[in-house]
Amino acid sequence: MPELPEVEVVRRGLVNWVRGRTITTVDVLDPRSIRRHALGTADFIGNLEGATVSDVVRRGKFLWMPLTDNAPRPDNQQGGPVPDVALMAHLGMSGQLLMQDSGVPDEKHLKVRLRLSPRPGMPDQLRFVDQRIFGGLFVTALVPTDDGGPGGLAESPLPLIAAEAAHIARDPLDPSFSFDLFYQRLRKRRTGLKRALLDQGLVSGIGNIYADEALWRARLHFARATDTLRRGEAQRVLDSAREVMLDALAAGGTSFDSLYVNVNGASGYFDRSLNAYGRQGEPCRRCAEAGIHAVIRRDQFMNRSSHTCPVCQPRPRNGRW
DNA sequence: AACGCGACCTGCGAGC
DNA sequence: TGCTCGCAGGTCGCGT
Repeated sequence: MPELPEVEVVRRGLVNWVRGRTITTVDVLDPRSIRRHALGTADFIGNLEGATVSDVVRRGKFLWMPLTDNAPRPDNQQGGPVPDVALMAHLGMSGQLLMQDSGVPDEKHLKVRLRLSPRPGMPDQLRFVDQRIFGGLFVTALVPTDDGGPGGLAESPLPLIAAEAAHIARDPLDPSFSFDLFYQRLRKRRTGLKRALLDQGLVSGIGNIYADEALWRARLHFARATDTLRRGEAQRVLDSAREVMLDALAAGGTSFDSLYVNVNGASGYFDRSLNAYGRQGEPCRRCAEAGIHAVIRRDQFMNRSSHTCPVCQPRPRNGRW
């Protein structure tokens, strides 16, 4: 389940394989994977073929590749072509972006294949594989942003952002993330803390797993009302989210040089380091260290599950779900 | 305006 | 054995 660290692992892996290469041909094997491209398959392909990938950029869980048209533009003869569209990718639940040699058989859930201009020692296909089709690809405009560019760890940040990512807030790993802005907006909400953490418009990159882990680390309950949250508590949960994601990023970072830009989600991190998510019925490690027997519980919440320790994350009296 | 829920998907495991 | 059902989850669109 790719959340921010997994998407960043993909971005770092991908950029070295695709930057500067031209898309020669495109196969759309399942149009459902490009359903967010409103103008249809032919338009999608027409936008990509002949375009050159200039970078791989991320904000939150959105990933995009700014594209330059190889035809020279009269209005921009000095500085080289400036990208005004991008190939956008969201991995959803199960999406993968894989670099493959052309001889490798199609994956079972291969949805879109991009053939790239050949480069010695590099695979010449970028494949989008997705089992559950929550993710997808589409071409979108790059638009000016009023908050200083994508910021989210681009190799060469442009003052432009993919249109569909413009409503997404900066993520906790973004050097330009503003805690003051986050806290100010959080206090105006009248909802529960976890719901707010999952709202990509408030802070991006956090999904169900890291939300549970961040809340556990911060000793806060998911139903805590956002408009009662003290500054120190908000700081604690944000710092916790950042720590958890940096740990996961470090774990995934060991495979950056792999040919496979892997993103099964797992990245080796989940087996070892989860303290709350998926641990229902098992003892809370922090309480156990203090000699207290407490068992992680699982609650239904927002049509998914939330994992908490009833002892060190007590339910608030006037909580909001 | 802000909030909250249903729809979108497939594979897998549990239960009968 | 083979069926059904529940569950996993991110994002969008719509209703309130």
